[in-house]
Amino acid sequence: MDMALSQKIKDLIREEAAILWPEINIPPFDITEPPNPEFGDLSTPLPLTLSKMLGQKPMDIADKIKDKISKKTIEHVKEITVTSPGYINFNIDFAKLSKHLFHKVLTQKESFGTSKETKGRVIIEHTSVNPNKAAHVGHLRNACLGDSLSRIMASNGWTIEIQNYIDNTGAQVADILVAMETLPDRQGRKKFDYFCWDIYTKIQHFYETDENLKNRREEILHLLEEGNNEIANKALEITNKIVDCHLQTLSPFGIYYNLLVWESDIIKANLWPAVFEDLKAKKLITLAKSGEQEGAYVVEFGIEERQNKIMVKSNGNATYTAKDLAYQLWKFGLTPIDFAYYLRGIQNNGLPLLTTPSGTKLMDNSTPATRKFSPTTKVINVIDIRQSYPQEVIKSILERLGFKEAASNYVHLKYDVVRLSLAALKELGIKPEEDKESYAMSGREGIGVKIDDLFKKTGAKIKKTNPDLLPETLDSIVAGTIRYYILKNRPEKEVVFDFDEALRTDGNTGVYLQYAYARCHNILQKVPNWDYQASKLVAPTEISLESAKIIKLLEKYPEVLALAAEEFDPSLLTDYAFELANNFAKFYEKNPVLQANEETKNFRLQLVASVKQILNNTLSILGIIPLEKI
RNA sequence: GUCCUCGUAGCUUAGUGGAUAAAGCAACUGCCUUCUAAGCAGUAGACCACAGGUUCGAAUCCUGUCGAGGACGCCA
Repeated sequence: MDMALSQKIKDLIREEAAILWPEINIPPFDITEPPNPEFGDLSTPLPLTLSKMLGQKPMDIADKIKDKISKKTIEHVKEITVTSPGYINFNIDFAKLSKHLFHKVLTQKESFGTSKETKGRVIIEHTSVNPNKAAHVGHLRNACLGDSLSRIMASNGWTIEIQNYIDNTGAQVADILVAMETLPDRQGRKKFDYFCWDIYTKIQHFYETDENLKNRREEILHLLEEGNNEIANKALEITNKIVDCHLQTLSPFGIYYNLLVWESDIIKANLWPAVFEDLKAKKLITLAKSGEQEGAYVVEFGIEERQNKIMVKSNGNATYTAKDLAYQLWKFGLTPIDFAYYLRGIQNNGLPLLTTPSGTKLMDNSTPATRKFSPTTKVINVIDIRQSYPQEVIKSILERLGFKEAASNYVHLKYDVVRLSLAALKELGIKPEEDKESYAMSGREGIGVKIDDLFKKTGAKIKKTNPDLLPETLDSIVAGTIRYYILKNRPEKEVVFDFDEALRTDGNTGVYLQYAYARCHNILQKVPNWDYQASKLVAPTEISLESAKIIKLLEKYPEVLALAAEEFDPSLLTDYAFELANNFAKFYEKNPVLQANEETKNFRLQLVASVKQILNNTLSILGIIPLEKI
């Protein structure tokens, strides 16, 4: 496997430095692009770092390293220089590098940059929206992150299974049942999840004044946990309808799943009691005999009583954390129990969606299905940052149970929430109660930008400026614009949603990337007889600054993809995609392709074809559809 | 109260120990008889919240202060 140029340089320097100074450990260092192209194409400040460790002048160290590595041939490096105060710089032989690189990109196509190494199976859980109301942009952030991460992991050699957890037994579902019994049916022509959004909000106000309703909720909650009764069946019907709405909402964004796991099935399968026994046997859980937690089973975490985590309430019911722990153990195959699986349907991506039994309520004839099995080596849960503490609890219990492997491969992909700008709040017709810069969304209070509404709104705006777009193209642009807006933020950063910002279609946006791709396609399409195989691999002697920059970027792609998988961070790819598209736009202005002389034209066609390929690969992983014509 | 995350240009952000702090939006100036102007080029705009410290070198690491958000439920 031949590696990226910067990696090759890095390895060589490390090797030679270790020989030069065996008395020290060479610290980690970076190969970066210098701020000024005069200094070269790649560069490292390692001599500056080593200076203190060795007690020598940085320039002397740099010279010594340079002398050593100059004796070896580094493929595609033309010249090595040293500049003050102690940088080693590398000049790339672009003619040779481009020839090599274009060949690789244009023959490996989609698989360029992906890992050939097989890395086992990873289960990625994302979306997991409570099935009692319409999904909003906060949920969309979760789904986009999870979906793009799945594609990133798949590209890096992982076998993926995407699960969507349906919490269909909690109070939020009981609320809908109470609301349906209490409030007049005003669904009318509203989408079912929108209707539920409204009544869920409404019923909250009734609880404040009506004690009987509260009691009724408790009663229903109990019936839901019990299962096999009229109320539980009604709940299954409702939650299934809402899950369908959610799947429909996310489908235009290209977001799909392999398996739906329903909480009611986790309860029915007695997953928790099995884990409970294990915890008791290993003496990790104790019955609190006195104090505030009397009668509850707790796992001890701190010295104080309040730091203990309750797993089984004093009324005998398992807490959410307990059920979640059991679910996570099951993912790793560490429980003796498994579920029955059914085919819920074929998704718009052509792949089947499986479900545990509760997800079959709407189907006339449920088909039993087999879940493809291979041992799970990694579990990634996309959950917002507010759940960091309970997630740490689960990880810690995995470890204490003796599942060290599982614990270290248990990943909480945390992301901060989406809040609303003042303008967005006003646009929803809600008056702010206090003067703040941003406002939390709340399903209970009915405050939130619903995904379907955002999709429609974005579509209307784009159609206004471009009335002739094909409906399919329009949908792809809308989905791409929204996905990019969501994904470009670093996951741990809070997003303050604003309509003006989300609906933009110029500058650093999804359309910009799709536009760059379309321009590539447009050029190539005007030379119908050209294709890479037939072309001669000759690079011109003079390579423009714009071309050089693009070649460097193309070369970096595999590294970026691998880093995104390592950091679980799709935003690294949005940054990369924008930089590539941006540099292609600059190239486009100054480097005419079709009018150039034969040699240059051929070179530039290869470059354009390569950019098109890498844009295609990056966009696909980000879940944005590349468009040949806009 | 304890703990966690964040604070970079008017706005949204990138940069987490190295060279002149980098983009997009908004503002202003140019560029379509030449591969798609949803584009490009340019001007202006930041002593990186504040105060100390460590270092040859700090937006980046440490301490403190201020500001924003969050976690610490027999909720899910």
